[in-house]
Amino acid sequence: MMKTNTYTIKQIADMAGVTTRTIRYYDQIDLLKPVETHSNGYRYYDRSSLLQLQQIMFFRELDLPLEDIRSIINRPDFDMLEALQKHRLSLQTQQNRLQRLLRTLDQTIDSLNGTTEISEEEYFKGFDQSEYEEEVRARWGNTSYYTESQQKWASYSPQQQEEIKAQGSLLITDMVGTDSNAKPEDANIQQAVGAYYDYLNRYFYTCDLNFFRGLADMWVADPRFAANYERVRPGGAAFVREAVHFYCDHHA
Amino acid sequence: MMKTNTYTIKQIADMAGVTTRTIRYYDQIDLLKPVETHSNGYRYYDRSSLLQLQQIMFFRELDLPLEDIRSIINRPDFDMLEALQKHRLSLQTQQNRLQRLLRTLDQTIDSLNGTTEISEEEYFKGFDQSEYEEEVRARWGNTSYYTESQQKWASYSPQQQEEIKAQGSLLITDMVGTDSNAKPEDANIQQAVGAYYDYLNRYFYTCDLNFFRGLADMWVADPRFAANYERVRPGGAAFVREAVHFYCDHHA
DNA sequence: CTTGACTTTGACGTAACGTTAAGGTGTAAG
DNA sequence: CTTACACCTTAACGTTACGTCAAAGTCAAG
Repeated sequence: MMKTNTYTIKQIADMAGVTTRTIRYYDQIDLLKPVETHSNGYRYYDRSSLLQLQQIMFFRELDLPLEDIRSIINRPDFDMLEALQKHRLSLQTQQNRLQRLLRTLDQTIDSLNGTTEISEEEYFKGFDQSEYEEEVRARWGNTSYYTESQQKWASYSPQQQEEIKAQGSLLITDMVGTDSNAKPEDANIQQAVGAYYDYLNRYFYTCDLNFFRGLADMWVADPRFAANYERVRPGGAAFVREAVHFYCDHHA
Repeated sequence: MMKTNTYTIKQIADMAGVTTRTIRYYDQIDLLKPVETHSNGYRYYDRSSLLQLQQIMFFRELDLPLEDIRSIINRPDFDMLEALQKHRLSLQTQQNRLQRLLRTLDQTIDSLNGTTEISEEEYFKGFDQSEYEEEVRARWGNTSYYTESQQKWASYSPQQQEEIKAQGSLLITDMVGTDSNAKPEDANIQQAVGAYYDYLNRYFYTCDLNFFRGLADMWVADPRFAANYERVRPGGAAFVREAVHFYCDHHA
């Protein structure tokens, strides 16, 4: 009754390793039409349909959008080479992005584990030569601070840089304090905050109170930094943020 | 009139570098609620909202689904480390996949350029040691041929392998023929097809007519292989497919 | 009082299907 | 002949994280 070289929707779907829904969808978007539709509505396909389907699967496995695949399949004069090259670029871009995400993610996990520490100095250092340049540019590039930034950091010798970083660590510890009952507005805390603010301006980048405030937000929002403060004292990150905000509010 | 530490939706959106639509969406899915909704329906946010938003942005930049972010943000007892590690795995998987896609894509582009040639022998060789193993497994692994496959290929010396490949090339050329007026069912073509079928069975893998038919489909569906046949003669791929189909139909 | 920038809700569109739901069809067995 | 069961159909909503109108209300300045 049924011709041997004619397939039902399930048969062709199974042969290609997809679901019938996929086949119906391809029919719907005119990517793969049945060779015949019976009077009862049943779709029927043949060997050449299977071939087309396999071609589609090949390109779909490469993540080409079905729209592009339709162009490749239906229009013989279509420049397949160009389409694939463009697609290659897109995949490459995705891969670079994933690479970056994985690095950031690893740093974050390491921070949470207490394995490594990320220093703000390393993060920002002279923007243009920081290993985080892309990230910093994305996060701070639209602020005026980015372009204003002096590459002071690069002008220091490695020895000087070490000293400056050590000094920064001390100041940070001072800001967090050791007393879990202390309040962010306490005089000694505020003094430490002021000292850190001066420190940033002297040795690092020109920043104003708004930038400083944004920095403190980042120390909490970014787990890589937050972990640094949490290690000093649980709740340290939020505490420093409050302290910096208080400082900024009262030095407008 | 408006408190200075209160922000409208646009203000907070601009500060975080997103659109107001995003903020409204986060409100809708209960990810970031306004601190206050005025009687006229206006949403108002404050500094802590901005902080939360920045935290959200941090994780969103890592491609974490908003659902997961909500868990991280709202539930302090949530195991952030575990969530990030799981996410890392997912990113890693994506990256591996992209890597594979890029390789296949490069091969395809090279084939179209005529730069390199992909040989079926290399593609299938003893399955388990093929550089295409993953791909082959995905495409043919659900057939019985995959498990049936003997690792004959690996048992040959490199010299023998070269000879066998050369022989295969000749047979392929015979199948395609040189006469653009030839028909797939011509006797000499059919003889060449039969010779190739025997060749596959003798030197390579145990295959039956159905597998052979599927192979011919692949030669057309996969541009990397199709290019090989197109180089012999334009339309060569489709021609060979027809010839093999005819052969299979008449040797059932 | 008008203008223009801003706000609101509502609703559709995105990509490629997965997943019911409700009902028709084909075939083999009892 | 009926029944069971596997298969087919269309229709329609769900997915993710918003973009993009549309229609209408609100606010501050000139």
